[in-house]
Amino acid sequence: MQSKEINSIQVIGRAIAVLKTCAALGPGLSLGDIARQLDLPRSTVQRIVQALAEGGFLIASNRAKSIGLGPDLLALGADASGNVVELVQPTLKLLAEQTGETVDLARFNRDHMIFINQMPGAHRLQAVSAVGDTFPMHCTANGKAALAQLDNVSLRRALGENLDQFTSKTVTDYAELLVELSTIREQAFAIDNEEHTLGICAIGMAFKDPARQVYAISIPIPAVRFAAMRARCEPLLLAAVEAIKLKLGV
Amino acid sequence: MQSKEINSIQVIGRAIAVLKTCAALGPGLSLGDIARQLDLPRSTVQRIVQALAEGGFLIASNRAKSIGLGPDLLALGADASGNVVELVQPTLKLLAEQTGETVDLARFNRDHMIFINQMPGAHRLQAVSAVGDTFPMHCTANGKAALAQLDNVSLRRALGENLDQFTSKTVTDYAELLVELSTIREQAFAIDNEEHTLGICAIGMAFKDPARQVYAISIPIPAVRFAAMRARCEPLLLAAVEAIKLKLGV
DNA sequence: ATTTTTGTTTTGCAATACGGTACGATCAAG
DNA sequence: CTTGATCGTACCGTATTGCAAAACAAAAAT
Repeated sequence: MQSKEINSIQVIGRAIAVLKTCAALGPGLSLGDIARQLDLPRSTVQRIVQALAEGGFLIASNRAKSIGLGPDLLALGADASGNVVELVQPTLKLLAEQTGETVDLARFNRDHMIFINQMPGAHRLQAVSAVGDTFPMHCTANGKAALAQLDNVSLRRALGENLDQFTSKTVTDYAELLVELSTIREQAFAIDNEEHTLGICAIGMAFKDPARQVYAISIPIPAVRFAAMRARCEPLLLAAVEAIKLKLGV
Repeated sequence: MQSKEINSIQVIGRAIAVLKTCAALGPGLSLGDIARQLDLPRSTVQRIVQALAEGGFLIASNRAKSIGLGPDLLALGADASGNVVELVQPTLKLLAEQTGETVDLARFNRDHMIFINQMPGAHRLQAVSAVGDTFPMHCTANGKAALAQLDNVSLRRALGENLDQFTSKTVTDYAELLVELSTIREQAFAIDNEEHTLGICAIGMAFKDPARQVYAISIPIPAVRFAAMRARCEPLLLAAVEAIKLKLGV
């Protein structure tokens, strides 16, 4: 996880390691857990945890083994992230107008995509998804675009044990999917060819915010007119994502 | 901002102060800025900043005066927050079914509310709002409920110079609004009595997530049946918010 | 051209963080 | 109930480690 322990200030390097450990192993761990993980004496960890807790970066309930990230730490990140929806909104709207199709915005979350915004297009025939709905990674344009952005550890966790079959066209072979992901990385676009729902195709692109959260935009298109629409949508989608990256400062 | 400088580990206390300062004053500040703000020698701040930068908690571009929060720090908070939409979703749906009305979820952001989710009710006559839309604070149920949760500094910033008039019933007097906020704090509910849109009333409640971000649920109801619905909605809304707080662990 | 900033490095000093050791509480297994 | 492991907390002598003044070049601001 942490590459090199070399840090100009020892305590701070250790404190950061403690925080990252708490984030990685989730809340509810003990001094011993952290000490073991970082290979540090317990008493040392104790002092650091106490100091971090005084600053609000950790919460250490004195009578349990539940150490977790503190509100002050979480509050720092919340300002910067979270307003992605708002920043992306106008671009999304423009894209929906340009293409005439519905445009979806989703965020990657551990092992699935969650829809966080949607701009209905001119032909509003399908309402296959709504805000708050979650979708699988391996058979959606959103999901595959996001997968292509992940490191190997996150990727493995996101895909899980095996790939469920949704339609006859769903890719359920691990190796085959990995090949597809590498082509997605090359050409930036991810395609869903009726892999999640028969009759519905989609084209998707992903991007990261400053907090390294992965988001994806997708344009679902009925299969009957997908071939015609794809060429027209790709450059528009590409331009939209570039505009978003500019706004996010990444 | 920081209450007491007493910290069991000096450097960590100072490091946390540096981070909080960076968050408060926004990105793009210099060593001198931070040193002045915290009343520390510049060289001391320099070492701390460097150490934090090595850990990815700050970004310090060597040839500018732009020090800002680093991606690793932002990433920590992102996991914990952000999934509020997902956690709240089922409760929102239940509430929409119970009341038969549309239910909205919004997040407070500096000086406005942004809609992040919506569950349509049984009578789907109005579509006054969509996900991503933003609304003012002082004349919506959502907004007023959120205002009641803020400290004085944030409150002042959220309300700005003066209160725009949206309808004939909009409260534009600062003092009058403050009185209303204190009653909202007592009875937990915020009411919008056609203050934003004539013909539309609403009832709202707010809550905070672990990162202290403020969210609000509101139920907009046509004015003609508001009197009848209000008594029925209040306990359901109250129960919903209690359930949400439980899920969020606050 | 001058003056105030910017970020960076060095260095001697002692303050400061370190970690072995120890103590009550709590919980699980025997 | 006893045992043993682990929990969080506290003490305290040692020297490691962080501290801040001073000096640095470079870039803005005057």
